[in-house]
Amino acid sequence: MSSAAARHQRLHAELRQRICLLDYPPGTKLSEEALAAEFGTSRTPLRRVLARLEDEGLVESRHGIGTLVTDVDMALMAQVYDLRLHLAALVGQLDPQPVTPARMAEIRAFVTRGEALLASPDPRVFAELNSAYHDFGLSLTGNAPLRETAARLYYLTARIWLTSIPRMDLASECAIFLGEMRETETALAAGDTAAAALIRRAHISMSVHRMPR
Amino acid sequence: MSSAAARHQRLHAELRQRICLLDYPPGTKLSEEALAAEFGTSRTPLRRVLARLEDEGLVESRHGIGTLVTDVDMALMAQVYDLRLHLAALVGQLDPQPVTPARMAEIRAFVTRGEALLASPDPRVFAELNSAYHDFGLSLTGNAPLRETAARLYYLTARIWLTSIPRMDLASECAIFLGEMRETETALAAGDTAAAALIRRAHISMSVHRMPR
DNA sequence: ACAGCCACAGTTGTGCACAACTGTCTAGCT
DNA sequence: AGCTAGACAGTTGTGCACAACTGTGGCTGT
Repeated sequence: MSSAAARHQRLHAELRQRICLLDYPPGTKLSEEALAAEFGTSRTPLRRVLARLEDEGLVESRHGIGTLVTDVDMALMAQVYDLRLHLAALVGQLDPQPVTPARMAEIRAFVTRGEALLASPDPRVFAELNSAYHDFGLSLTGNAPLRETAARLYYLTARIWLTSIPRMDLASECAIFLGEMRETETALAAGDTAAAALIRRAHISMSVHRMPR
Repeated sequence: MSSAAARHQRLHAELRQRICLLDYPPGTKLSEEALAAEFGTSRTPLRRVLARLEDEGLVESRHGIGTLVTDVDMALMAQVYDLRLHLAALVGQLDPQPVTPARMAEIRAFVTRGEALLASPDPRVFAELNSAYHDFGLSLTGNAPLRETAARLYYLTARIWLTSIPRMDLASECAIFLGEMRETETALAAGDTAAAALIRRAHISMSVHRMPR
């Protein structure tokens, strides 16, 4: 990959993570000049990144005002969740990937990280692990457009959990999360990728229902 | 909407249509300078449009070479079709919209246009009608992310039909298309939005199977 | 005291000049 | 004749200066 495209990917992933981990809470004004200075470029390449984030619905640029992190529209997010549920199930239907030893090692590593999280619960560590685990779940399908679409929608809803957790039971959520990973490990050990996808769908659904109103 | 954002939308839709109608066949080199001159702007706003088209997978910019219209990767397109089938069915499941008199007038207008197409078949007119009809089909769901996702994927595959039609029977395709619209009119007249979505899904599937190999 | 207007600081949007890069063609050497 | 190196034309990428726009705060007139 060319260095320009590589830097674009890097900055995009970095800013997206900052937004989704609430380092930049909704309403934050992102200064093009400050970010350009931080990353050692001029405004031009940085604006390319912000434009992509705007297309993805994570920020909104207003002439004369600034580039603001979008706030979480719960009516829209409910629609995104509805769609994500079906896409999660599709992971097990569209070109499900065979369970390889490498993949088993991955899921076991996730279980280990989940156990560590349960031992010392932390919202940010939870969110980071959840993001990595979601990406792992998508790797179970060989359908690239499905992966990209599901990822895009995931990042739209990723902030909701972090904003809700203060009104939820963190330790309980960690235990449930670890339980999901262990169930998935069992399904994958049986070579049943579709079952793993359905477990994911079920837990997304239950997670939504547990959220405070 | 601000005039800058409005122009961005306009140019994006225009270039996307040119690509999907094969005015710019795969491999065409899009000159930033020439396009900027045509639309009466400088390269800067135009590059914003090309960047979005690149994110959507319709063009590819290469430093020192040019911005090329992507060629149609059939392996990837097969995956897109798989996903589109399921999304088409979801239109009838996620927030299906009630059938209003205005919507009935719309579908009747489409049937009329379909009859005119059958009377004098033309690939380009077919493609344009198909695009408008696809957009109408998406309006049957109130789920905005589903609409955007399905539209995005549609434009990825839109070029395939136009490249295949020389090896297919145009008159037959027009008749089948008109038949689909009439079936949909019947379903909507019965107030059955979900049935209309399933008809769409069935015809997308059959269209894929009719394509020459 | 209050309302309205104006100047100003701060931000994104635009245009332009130049840097970086690629493929081609030509001149020169072997 | 063939091959290599270098100049060159053409394209996208970057940086910078300025235009366009917005909100605010203060000033002025009533």
